[in-house]
Amino acid sequence: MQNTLSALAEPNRLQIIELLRRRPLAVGEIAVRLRLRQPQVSKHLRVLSDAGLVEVHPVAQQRIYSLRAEPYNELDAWLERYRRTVDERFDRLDDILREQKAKGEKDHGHSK
Amino acid sequence: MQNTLSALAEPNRLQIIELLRRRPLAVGEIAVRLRLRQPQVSKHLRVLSDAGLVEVHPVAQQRIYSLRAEPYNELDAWLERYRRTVDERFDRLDDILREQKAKGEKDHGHSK
DNA sequence: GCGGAATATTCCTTGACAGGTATATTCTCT
DNA sequence: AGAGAATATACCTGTCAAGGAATATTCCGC
Repeated sequence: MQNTLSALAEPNRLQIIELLRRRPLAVGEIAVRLRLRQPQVSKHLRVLSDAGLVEVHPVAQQRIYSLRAEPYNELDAWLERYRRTVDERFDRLDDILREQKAKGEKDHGHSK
Repeated sequence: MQNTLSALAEPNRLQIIELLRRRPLAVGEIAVRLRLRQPQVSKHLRVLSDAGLVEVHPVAQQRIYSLRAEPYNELDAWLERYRRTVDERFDRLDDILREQKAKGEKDHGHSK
């Protein structure tokens, strides 16, 4: 999860993912399309691969990279937890604020 | 999108988000619960705030931070695009690999 | 096995960013 | 106004990660 996020946080890596979303590609093609140098592409792919975001399929001297589904499901599950709570929190925000305000007054004795 | 991801990529910031998922909190409380120093918490909250992930509500000298829904919807929409394509790509992977292989043979003249 | 293509790895340098500490700011209460 | 709480900002420092260039590795066809 943490690895997934930090892997996607890098702009070029995110672009690589976007590219692979269209179709699997060899390293060289990625480099050309994104105007990156081959070594950096290989390094980024290494990170993405370690994070489980992509997988490799060797064809001759080429290595075809394609997306893996699992991490996206993971991310999806994580987001699911928010869809349920964010709205709820928002509704309760006023309560929380009032609560905080009340606590403050109590702590200061309210000087009766 | 990019900002959202890099904001979440930092471990402590992700923890802050997880904390706020349970309920809105003041800076000091976050610092105590995560065993972080107040200045660093403020800095992280700044980043999260700039990314639109959280919002502030002043109460006296306190600032109550809570989650914002929008970025999660954004992330959700982004993910949606993958749910549709990843499986499809996986199905077509074999085709792609064959295609690449064929192209390679063609380029080399196949020596008839 | 040799030459060349495609890719990975290594080493170096540099910039961004997170933590630490001190200080500034803002608000409340008396 | 002054003191003190809660938070934000500034400055410094160290670390880590990304880019650049060279080199190592792997694979194919001959």
